[in-house]
Amino acid sequence: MHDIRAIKDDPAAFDAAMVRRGSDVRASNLLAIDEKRVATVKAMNDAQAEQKAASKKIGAAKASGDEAAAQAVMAQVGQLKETVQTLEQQERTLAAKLHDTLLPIPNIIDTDVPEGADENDNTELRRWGTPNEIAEAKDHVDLGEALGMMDFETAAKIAGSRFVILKKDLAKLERAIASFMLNLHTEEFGYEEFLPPVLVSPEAMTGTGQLPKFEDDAFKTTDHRFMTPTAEVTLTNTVRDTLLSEDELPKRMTAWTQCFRAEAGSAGRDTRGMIRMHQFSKVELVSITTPKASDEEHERMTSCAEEVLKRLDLPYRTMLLCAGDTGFSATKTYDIEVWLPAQKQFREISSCSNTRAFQARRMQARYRAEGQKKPDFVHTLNGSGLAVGRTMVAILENYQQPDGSIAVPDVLQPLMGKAKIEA
RNA sequence: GGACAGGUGGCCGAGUGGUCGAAGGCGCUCCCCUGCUAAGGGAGUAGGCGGUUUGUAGCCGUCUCGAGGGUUCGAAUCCCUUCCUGUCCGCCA
Repeated sequence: MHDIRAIKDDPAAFDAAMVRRGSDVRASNLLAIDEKRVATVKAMNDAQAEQKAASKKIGAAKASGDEAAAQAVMAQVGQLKETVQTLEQQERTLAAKLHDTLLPIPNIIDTDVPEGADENDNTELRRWGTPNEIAEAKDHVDLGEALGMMDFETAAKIAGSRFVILKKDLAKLERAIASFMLNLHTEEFGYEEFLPPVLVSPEAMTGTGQLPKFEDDAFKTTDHRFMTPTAEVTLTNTVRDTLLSEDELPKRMTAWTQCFRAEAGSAGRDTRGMIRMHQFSKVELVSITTPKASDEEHERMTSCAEEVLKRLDLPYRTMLLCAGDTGFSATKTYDIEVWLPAQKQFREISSCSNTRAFQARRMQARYRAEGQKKPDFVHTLNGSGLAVGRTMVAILENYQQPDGSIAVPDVLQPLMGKAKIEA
């Protein structure tokens, strides 16, 4: 959410930022609402002051036993009360209107983020490893089904499309991948492991920005909760409505959770295989930092995610998303894309974003800087470290053997208890 | 699901209709004292919104004691609704 005072300070900059977003929101409309609100607050405060003063007089008169004087003032105050109530009602309405108008407005993108409309305009920052050229490479669906360990048909019968059942060594591989990632992030990178709920309140979804604009992308339960599309929601909301001290920052959290996405509007895209599912698991990274530390934390987080791929020896490239491809809550996003030999292309496996104070302002997540009197909003960052399902896809396709078996990456062998997956 | 008991400042905790934004403690900040450490003394220390202001200093107004509504001239305190927490019972993995 945006700071109305920041918009007031520089409306032109806000408008320019909205143009980059392709949004038609403009400062003038917001400022008009705020102006009315401010005028109402002033009138309300004045009326309240008057009422308060009168009430004190009554109290004083009663205390001194002057019942007649008390009665006289009480008669006058009656109308004031009505005025105050009317103004209070108006103020609430206007504050709510301003809030509701600000909520669906996307974050302002960093100035160093390149212009562009979609993923075709993203910038490649770096590459690691050499994309494997595998003759007659099979894709992960053919490999998994041939092994008898990946079953889309039965999953569809039970749950519908975009679900999968993994069995035997592939089910175990999912666990092994997740364990490897969690161990790396907790033991080497200082993230604290969480095992959070996957059902959350609308308030939590609003805090991280999924609501109100993207309600259709999430599954909603009959008791008005939401299935979390990512552990970003739960981990980030742990600091909702809190006032942290500076020495508690940065807070680094990680969690392996099932993620649920309705994939509304994605009909026909990636319908084959495990790339785009209604349910998938992901190891998430979330950092809560001071404003001055968030840029550096963003780089650090991205490198933590990259390290996973390095240790799995999977070739990847890191992209800086252009303005048009940057998500609603983010100021700047790095995508990490892993090489898939069967598709002969890089596919997104992680997305690391700095939202700065955007989510913190929605959640009232603040900290008090050392020696500072006023609290300030924290900065929140989130990234995948990594998507487990897509990591499995990458392993199957990159480690496939001519006979259809899958070599197990070195770092996963202790967790799998074997060096090869075969039928 | 049923029955009780609670939700107060960064934290703990007192406060049942009038000057209470709120005792006390802890924590924190500054000062004094103590030749280190520990201890001691004094002062200060909530947030939001608005105004004033060159100003994120100060000052002024106002709101906020889980949330929302009500009673009252006046509510942390009384009433209603709701959410959450604790305990017991039921159910259950």
